[in-house]
Amino acid sequence: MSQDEAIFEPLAPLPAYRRVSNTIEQKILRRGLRPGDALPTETELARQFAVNRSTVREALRQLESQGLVGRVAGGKRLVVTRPAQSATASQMRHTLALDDVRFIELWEAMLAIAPRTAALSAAHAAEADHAPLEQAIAAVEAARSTDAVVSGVADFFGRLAALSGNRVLMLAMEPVTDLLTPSLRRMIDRVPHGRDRILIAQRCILEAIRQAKPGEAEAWMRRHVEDFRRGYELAGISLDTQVGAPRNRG
Amino acid sequence: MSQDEAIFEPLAPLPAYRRVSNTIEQKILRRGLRPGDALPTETELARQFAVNRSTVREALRQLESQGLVGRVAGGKRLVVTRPAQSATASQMRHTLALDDVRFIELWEAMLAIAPRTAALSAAHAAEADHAPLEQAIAAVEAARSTDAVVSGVADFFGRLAALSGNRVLMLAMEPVTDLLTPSLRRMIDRVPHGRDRILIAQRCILEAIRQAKPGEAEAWMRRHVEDFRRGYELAGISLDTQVGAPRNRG
DNA sequence: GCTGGCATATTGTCCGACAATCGGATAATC
DNA sequence: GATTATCCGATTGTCGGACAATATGCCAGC
Repeated sequence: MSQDEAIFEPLAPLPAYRRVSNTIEQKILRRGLRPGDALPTETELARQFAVNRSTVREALRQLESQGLVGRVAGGKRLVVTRPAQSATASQMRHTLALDDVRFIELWEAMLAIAPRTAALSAAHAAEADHAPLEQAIAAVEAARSTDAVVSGVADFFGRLAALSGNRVLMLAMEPVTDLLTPSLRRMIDRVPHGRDRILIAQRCILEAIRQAKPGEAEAWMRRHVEDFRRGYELAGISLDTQVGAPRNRG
Repeated sequence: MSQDEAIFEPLAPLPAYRRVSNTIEQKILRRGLRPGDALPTETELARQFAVNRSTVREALRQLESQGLVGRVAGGKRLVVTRPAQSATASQMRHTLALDDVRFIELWEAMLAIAPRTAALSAAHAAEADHAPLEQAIAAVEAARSTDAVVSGVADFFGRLAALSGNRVLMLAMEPVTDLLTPSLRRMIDRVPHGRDRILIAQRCILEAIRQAKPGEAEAWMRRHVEDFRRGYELAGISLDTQVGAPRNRG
């Protein structure tokens, strides 16, 4: 074991497209290029880096899928963008899904994150806008299909995270709620009063937030999340269920 | 507002490279291609999709930076890989850094995640291996430079997350500890007994985990995280500090 | 000032080419 | 027999050039 250890790093001259993308990436991360700035044209980049345009394009594709550059709706030129939370969250989803993450892991994470998020939202209650939360609850109330309920619930968590003003929790929450979606769907379909219980919890949480009572919001959210697990068990589904099932979206 | 609402989606035929990458991505996510499988050659892909090899290459670059494909060390052929946690965590770091996330947000996230992680680790204490944690603590103890202390502390959190067996928390923890690193460094440099307090907390947490006492582990970890914040305040640094400072690494 | 039309620049995609090198097979050496 | 050296085809990385479609910018016209 001690002899097999790698002594030398595998000296690997990165391919040009990777050096180009790294260089641009660094420029962006160090704020040399700011979100909104337009990148030079491909031809110009090729000239500056002294590589072929094809090489530049491969580098740009990398940055593109990292969300560091993108194009304004229907635009042609690439501009620097801050990686959309959604893009990063989507990548987190892929990682977790391909790792065959189990329901219980997601639920544990939810239990760790959501209550604090609710507490923070309540703490910011003064200057915050509760309308989004109300809308989400209303959507769940009015939903006529299971899918509508489910997406409403996911929305509730998302908006709550947004309300908390904490972008770390927001980012962490998104893939978790998203991956829990299929489980939630099955649960609601199988547990008769599932939706009602969810609605009650949501209203209580909202009320606690409105009254700026972080402790209560946290407690209600904890109960809410625990209730979700109970519903899942009621629906007779194992906690070890792998949630990485292929999703519909691309 | 009601009239300005978008009625039609901007019908946007995706560029071919995007369609190709989406197609392959779906194939991977639906387990049609499994980690370890080698992709067809670029020429073959070009033939199957009926597009040019350049187009295929652009698509592959996208998948590559998503971590869905990669190459075995020093290899030439691309193989399907599960996105490394580290790659995804790195992207999360970029997102958060470019969003100018503040210290307090990271700390809040840490406070939400770390205690649960510690509790879970304690719950798994029976079948688990504590050696990594001990090593991390030993590293902090033996550290001669601030950098060594800092990386030891980050390591402790990482190994704890691994011990918890929860990959969601593991994934969420990594970018948080990483972004907190510079703050931690400053704190240790300025607060005399910073390191000692950290060591005490770490030992208590480890002991609680060894004795399989989730509640104690959680409580100690909470104190530990709160202590970190106190240290930060002692060091006279604002909680609104933006931690997205450009890092050295590329 | 806004609209429409035109010239130009830029992107998306294709084709063909070639050097470097990886993978694998085969031969040579200890 | 196992390791090393040699060789060849396949594959990737990179290049150059080309062209259609269209976004962008400019200018005239109302």
